[in-house]
Amino acid sequence: MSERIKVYQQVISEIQRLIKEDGYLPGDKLPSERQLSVQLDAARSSVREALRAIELLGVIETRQGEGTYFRDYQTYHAVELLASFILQGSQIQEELQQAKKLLENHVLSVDSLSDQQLGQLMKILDEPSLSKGEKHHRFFLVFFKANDNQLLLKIWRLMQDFSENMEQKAYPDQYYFDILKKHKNTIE
Amino acid sequence: MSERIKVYQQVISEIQRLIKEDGYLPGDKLPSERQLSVQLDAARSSVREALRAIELLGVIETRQGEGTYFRDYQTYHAVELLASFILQGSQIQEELQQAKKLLENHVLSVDSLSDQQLGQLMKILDEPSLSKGEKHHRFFLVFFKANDNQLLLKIWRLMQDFSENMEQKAYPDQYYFDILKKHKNTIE
DNA sequence: CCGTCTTTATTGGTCAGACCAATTAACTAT
DNA sequence: ATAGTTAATTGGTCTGACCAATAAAGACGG
Repeated sequence: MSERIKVYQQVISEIQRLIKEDGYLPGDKLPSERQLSVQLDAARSSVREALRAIELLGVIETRQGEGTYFRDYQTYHAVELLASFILQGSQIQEELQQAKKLLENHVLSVDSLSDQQLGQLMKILDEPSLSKGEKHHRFFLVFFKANDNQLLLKIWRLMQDFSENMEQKAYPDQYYFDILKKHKNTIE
Repeated sequence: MSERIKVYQQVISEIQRLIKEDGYLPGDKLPSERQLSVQLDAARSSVREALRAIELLGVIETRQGEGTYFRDYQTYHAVELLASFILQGSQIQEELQQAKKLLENHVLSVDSLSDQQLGQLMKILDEPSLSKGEKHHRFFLVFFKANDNQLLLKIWRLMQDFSENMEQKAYPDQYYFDILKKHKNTIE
């Protein structure tokens, strides 16, 4: 009846706790698999199941002969994978777009941009080699950095990765130019 | 130099292909671990590493004695996981509060609440046994459900959980009553 | 003393097999 | 035909072994 808790799940929790309480930072090395198996009183195979799972998530990185390292965000592999399983056009996609837009609209309302940041924006829009998706990404990346909230940035990036793997309706170019114009006015 | 491809990653690809090409539908049963290990020419432990990884993503579901089943993905299991790692990496309380408030303000702008939902809100505010934190949670839960975006709800809940472990400045009672009054007016 | 080469130890990657636990399928007796 | 029992299937976990890649330690020649 009750949910059986598998060892590898527990190990994941332990590692999570370990990262949290011992204050692991991106780049730090985790204990070896053998050491973890002793430390957590689980077979190495179970530890590995846990590590492989969160490696797929992109939380850690493991290199043979070296060890396992806590990893900072970059593109999560899992996202691409998941996107292939998720049915396109489902409600998930709509919810995702809504959530993503919510964050984007939020950072757009940043007080003011520096001249340098405005320059970045213009440069991005002028770059013909960039795909629509990449333009969108880089464009808003400037705003997210201006907004200076790492958490929102990370969440947005996650959503961005997801939505890149699904078909999304692109904005017309005018959309970006309007934003840019608005912020130019704010400065003068 | 070149990226070593681990067996468990290959197995994941194989399973992915299997699901795609053989037209597996949610609920269908996958081959057993032992069968897969023969079929894909990999040790059972490697197959398990792959299965555990995509199980964590929420793509499949495994029950002891029964088997492994392809699952209808709709629970945002992976998002939850990823978010939990992101959140715990971001130690900055202020960012968390800002992000949480962003979501809350968003759902507050829902078009209209039903009479029943308004009733729920009033009941929550009138309940003296609830702590400040619980009141806040339940109060906004009504709005999140009215807004009908499972993803936002999930993210908010995660933030809620994380911020509960930190001291958060509580809102005065008037805050909630003002919201309630506003939505009452909208109805009439 | 320094840098280089060799050897050793550590660490992940993979495999094989064993045994337990839960479920399912098959069988048997009533 | 049904209920109860037994056997087979399937996942869960553990142990130990061996390979591969890297890192650490030691030996050697300059």
